[in-house]
Amino acid sequence: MKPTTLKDIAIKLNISVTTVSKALKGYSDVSKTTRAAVFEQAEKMNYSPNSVAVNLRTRQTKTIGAIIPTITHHFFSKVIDGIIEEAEKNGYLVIILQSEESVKQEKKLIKLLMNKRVDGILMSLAADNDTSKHLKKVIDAKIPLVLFDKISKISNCSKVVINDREASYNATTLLINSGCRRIAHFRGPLNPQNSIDRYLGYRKALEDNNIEFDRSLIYTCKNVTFEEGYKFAKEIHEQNKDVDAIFAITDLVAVGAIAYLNKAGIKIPDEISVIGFSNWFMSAVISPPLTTVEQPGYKMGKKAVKLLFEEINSSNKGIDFEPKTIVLKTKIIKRKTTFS
Amino acid sequence: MKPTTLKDIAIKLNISVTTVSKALKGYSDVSKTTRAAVFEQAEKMNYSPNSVAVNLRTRQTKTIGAIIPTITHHFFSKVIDGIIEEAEKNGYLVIILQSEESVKQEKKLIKLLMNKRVDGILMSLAADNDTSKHLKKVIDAKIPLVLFDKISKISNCSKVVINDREASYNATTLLINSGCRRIAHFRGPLNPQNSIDRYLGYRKALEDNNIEFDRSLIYTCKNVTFEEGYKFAKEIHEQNKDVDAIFAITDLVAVGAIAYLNKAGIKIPDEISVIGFSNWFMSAVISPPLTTVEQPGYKMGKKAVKLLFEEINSSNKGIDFEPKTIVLKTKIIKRKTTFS
DNA sequence: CTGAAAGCGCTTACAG
DNA sequence: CTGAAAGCGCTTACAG
Repeated sequence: MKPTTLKDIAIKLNISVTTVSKALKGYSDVSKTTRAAVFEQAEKMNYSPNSVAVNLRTRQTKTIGAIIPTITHHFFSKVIDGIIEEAEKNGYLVIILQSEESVKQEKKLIKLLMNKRVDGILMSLAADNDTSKHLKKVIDAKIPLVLFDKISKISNCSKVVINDREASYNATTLLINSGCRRIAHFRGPLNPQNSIDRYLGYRKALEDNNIEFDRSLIYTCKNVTFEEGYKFAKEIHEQNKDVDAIFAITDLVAVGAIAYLNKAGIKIPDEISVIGFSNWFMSAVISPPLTTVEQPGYKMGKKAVKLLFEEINSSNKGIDFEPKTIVLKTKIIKRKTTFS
Repeated sequence: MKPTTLKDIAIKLNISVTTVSKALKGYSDVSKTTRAAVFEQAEKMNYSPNSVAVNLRTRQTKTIGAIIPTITHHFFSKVIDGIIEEAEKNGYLVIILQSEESVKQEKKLIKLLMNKRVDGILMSLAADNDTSKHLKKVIDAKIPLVLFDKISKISNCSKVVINDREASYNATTLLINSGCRRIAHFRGPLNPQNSIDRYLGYRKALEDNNIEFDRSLIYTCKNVTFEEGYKFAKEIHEQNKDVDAIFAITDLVAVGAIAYLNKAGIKIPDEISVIGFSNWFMSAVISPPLTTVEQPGYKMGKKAVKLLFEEINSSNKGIDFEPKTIVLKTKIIKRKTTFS
């Protein structure tokens, strides 16, 4: 009942394991007859090569690891979709792991992946990343590493990102151009780079349009949830702040805000405009449909894998690889929560 | 730059590889001094055990594979969340693969996983499954297999499901109890078991309430998409069918229907009630919020992994394992698209 | 308490 | 064209 091995085939055919191996791998120095016999026998015995043995011998596992905060966010599931597809196309399998937004967990997972001798690692960082020491360990161990979406600027590895600052600048500008002046920003936590960048893009847009920045219009999400969006919108309403627009760090938060505004009977966009970020699936189907920034998750996953393979291939050939950063284009999807 | 091996440590300490291995694994027949020296040296040399070698030797990879139709569906991402978490808790890593609803792809992926010598496989089947021959191969090879959600009834392996027929019966009954009589069913493709079961539950509910079954009220989704929901709702409206409720195979389809009804100015639930299935995240946030059947994805993932480990552990001990089927409870989440 | 030896299932440089 | 041998990095039964 144990799987057939090369040895089993060799014995059956009364030839050496070496020859069986070579025949199966299509080496030219095997006679046609032998090759045919081997293939026939392998088929008959249902031979399936033991990857573990191959991996040990070739020092490649043809497996990569991906660590993301959580798979249940639509954006990340799209990224993973892209990753799996691109990896598989290249004969690689992918192990998915979730950091649950914790660096501590991240460290543990990296260790697991390194023990597993994956050929490369893909990561989108946890929000509480205050260090990148654990990333340095990966880089120092010469394991190809590509960061995407939530990255650490100081780490010396390849990255795939969007221009968060620019995208956020454009989103805010759209609001301004449609007449909004008192624009609240529901920002993300203080650490993550993309949360910072989106905040900065927002401020820059204000500045370039001579709109005074008002700190009291900044709301900071700790967990970037629907509930927080709801809560902050409620606060704005109940405290009678003269806000005419909300720019949320992500669609989930924007949808929470919309839920409150709808409930409170506040007209969108007539009284308050709303713009989100990421273009989650639900954003197109809620009411009113949400104007948002399209963030190309699927493409980001594919690009990250491609970069990773570039690096893996270089290092296989012993060539030094110069880390690259790819910036993906975003665009605004205009729907019904803003005047366009 | 290559990772440290046991041999490296042994040489440094002038002892045998055997002893290093035993010390690291906490065997009792190693002196305290030696053990301490080994640990210190391992730490210093940044030793990380090579799982590939361990796997080859122990004939276990501590890795399982999961094949699902697609990760980007919220339900599946919840299942995967549960799978990864439960697996990790038990020291297992998981390789995720997508069948894209194709049996052909499924076969290919199974082969990959078998070559990889994963310790077990978790699957939710592609919609076009007309055969379970490829599953039989897995079972015959004695690789623990657990099917979930979309299963093949005839396969002799463990399963984790919900009672689709009953859940669907209850959903339809809710519609009937709230006064609906002309209930359209947007069903799934003809092959998948859960699509069949939901259809049968719908019919049974009609029958038990003496409502005549009308074939013209059955719409069959090929791909189970938003667009199909939208299209069928439109058809119903444009053909002036006297329909007072829609029961959709899944929330995505229901949301499509709602989108059309909203657009056409048809009042929900006053003119047409809508009920979905699965409780996708968006269902709570669309307008009106969708009444639906809660399908416990996260729990399903966890349970499937637990069952798989039961089987893996039995087979490690050489005990025969009798496949089990776990039926998870569902409940109806009443929101605003139905009268309750 | 320590270690030599065998072996997991492959691949590949080398000899013939 | 074929095959013996070494080796990838471990674990473990066995001997001392």
